[in-house]
Amino acid sequence: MAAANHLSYRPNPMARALRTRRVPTVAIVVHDVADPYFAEIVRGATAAASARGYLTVVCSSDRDPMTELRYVEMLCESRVSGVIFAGGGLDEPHYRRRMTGYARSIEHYGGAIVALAPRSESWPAEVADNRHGARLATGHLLGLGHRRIAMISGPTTLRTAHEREAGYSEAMTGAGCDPFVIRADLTIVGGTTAMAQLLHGEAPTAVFAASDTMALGVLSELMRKGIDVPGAISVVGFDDIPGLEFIHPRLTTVRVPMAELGAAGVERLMLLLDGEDRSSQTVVHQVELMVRESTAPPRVSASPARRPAASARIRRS
Amino acid sequence: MAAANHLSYRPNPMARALRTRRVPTVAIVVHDVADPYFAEIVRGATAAASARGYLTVVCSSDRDPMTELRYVEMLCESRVSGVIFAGGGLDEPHYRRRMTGYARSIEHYGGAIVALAPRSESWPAEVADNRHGARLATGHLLGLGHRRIAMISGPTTLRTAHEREAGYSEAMTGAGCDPFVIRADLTIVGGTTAMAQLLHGEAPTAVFAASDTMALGVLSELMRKGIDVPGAISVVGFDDIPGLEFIHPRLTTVRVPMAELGAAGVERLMLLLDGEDRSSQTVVHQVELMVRESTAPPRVSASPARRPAASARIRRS
DNA sequence: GTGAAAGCGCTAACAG
DNA sequence: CTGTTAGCGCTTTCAC
Repeated sequence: MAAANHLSYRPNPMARALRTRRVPTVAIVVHDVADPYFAEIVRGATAAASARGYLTVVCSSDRDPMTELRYVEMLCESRVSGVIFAGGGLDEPHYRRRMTGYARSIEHYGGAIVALAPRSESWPAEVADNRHGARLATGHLLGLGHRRIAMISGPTTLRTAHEREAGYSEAMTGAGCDPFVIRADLTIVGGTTAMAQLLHGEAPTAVFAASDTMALGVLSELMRKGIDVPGAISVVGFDDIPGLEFIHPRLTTVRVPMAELGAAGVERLMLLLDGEDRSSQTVVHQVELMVRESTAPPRVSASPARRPAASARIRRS
Repeated sequence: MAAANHLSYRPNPMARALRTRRVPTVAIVVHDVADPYFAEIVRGATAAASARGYLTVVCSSDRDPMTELRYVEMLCESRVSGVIFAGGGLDEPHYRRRMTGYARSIEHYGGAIVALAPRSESWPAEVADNRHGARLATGHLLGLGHRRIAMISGPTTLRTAHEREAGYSEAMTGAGCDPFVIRADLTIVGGTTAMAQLLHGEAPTAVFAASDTMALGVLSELMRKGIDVPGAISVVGFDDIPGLEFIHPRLTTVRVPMAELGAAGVERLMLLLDGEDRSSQTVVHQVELMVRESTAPPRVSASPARRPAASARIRRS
């Protein structure tokens, strides 16, 4: 021992990996590392992993399911200890078949899997309370007196989008309003085009975007058209990505603890690897409404007939 | 072979790694994955690496040199094929000593190192033409008629900041103007506080920020104070991070090919590993001025005495 | 309890 | 040029 210490001996991780059939590496697969939402999750995950002596491999599919599948195949072959899926999966037969195949093989060699978004595969998961968050956001708008609230949701194939839509619809119908949902991909451009589309018809007095990234696009489009936010239209986002305090108007949104989610994913993986957690249970992380400057009561002229009722509701609370 | 094919045999990467003393993994160490600049580089690098069958480990030091050093130690021990340093290093004895020690040990086991920013260590590098970019940005402002142009630079310990400062100073003195530099860390908050500081004295008519991230902070502070951009003050950034088209006013900046830099870093690593490149040469990637909406000629009232000279210069060119 | 030995799956070196 | 073998450095098992 003295000699080992003296020579500053370090076990060779490759030999150890060969023997134990497991490398001290976790992988995290995201839709796009350059999206602040995923970047933040990655930050949390890498920090937690390194604290445990694990390295983190990042795989950015750039929203292409085939790329994602190729990555997962590589991960399988290199026998990483665990893989964390930060984004949702596809509800598409071919994708699901291949994915469950890989998952089986990962499980087979003793690796673990954790999801950070609701997925059709029944994997252990650490997710944000999307439904409640959407209810909070919509409720906030409703409470302000809005009734024509449109939602810009994500692709139908994404369960996260489903959940957020469900929360929105619940709140809307609960208040006697008609839900109105249009869909876009979860990018800035998705947000701008969706907003442009919304503006073509009878414009809503408030817009709820399923992600901050899209809300940024919405804000940009509104700014470009010279429409005042929140004067003419209120906007709410989701996620609370970093840097939001610095854009104008400061975006009202629902805070998702992204870095915490990443870290929790790693912790969960460790538990799974130690065999201390054999459940495929989903643990839900709390979200919080962050009211900032992009929301205000609707203009009186916007829906004259309904104003009195709305005011009454506000006064009562 | 037929049998191997039939059984869909795959070589075991761990056994191979043990034997070849090298894992098919490259590492990229960044100051902050959640900073769009680094996120974009990571995107480029992971894509290029996966195309070659390599996985990419991401290490985010969160701007803490100690964390970075710890990561590099882990990387050494796990014998990754190569490590890419995306950000600059510290010019500090302790840091440099440890870093060169790790570098030596990486070289010793046959790994390669590439830098994506100018560093005091003489490693092979793929860098953007920072000096020229800064000259371009400053020249653009000068050409518009500005003379009181302040620069918000990065920490003195960062060579990238040095180079951008040098380009700025060159352009300024070349035009007979006095350079005026203040420093901040390369974050949004750094930008806001630096701008606030600038506003306390005799405000410049234009501000050149050493990074878009800081420029975002500058814009935010100006917006908050109700100062019109570019009407009262022009702002130029550096990097051209994604999403800039969607903030208002659209930021004039210098485009750095970030994803390309990341990919080039990986390619270079591969060359180094194949022994086809033993040079520690720096290859410079071209940058491009992106003129958008955050720059305009200075207000006539801003510097009345100097106006004629400035106009003369413009007319002449 | 301590100590020796087998073998993880590959590659490189060497013999035929 | 093809076929065989030693050994990378660890962990686990088994004998003492």
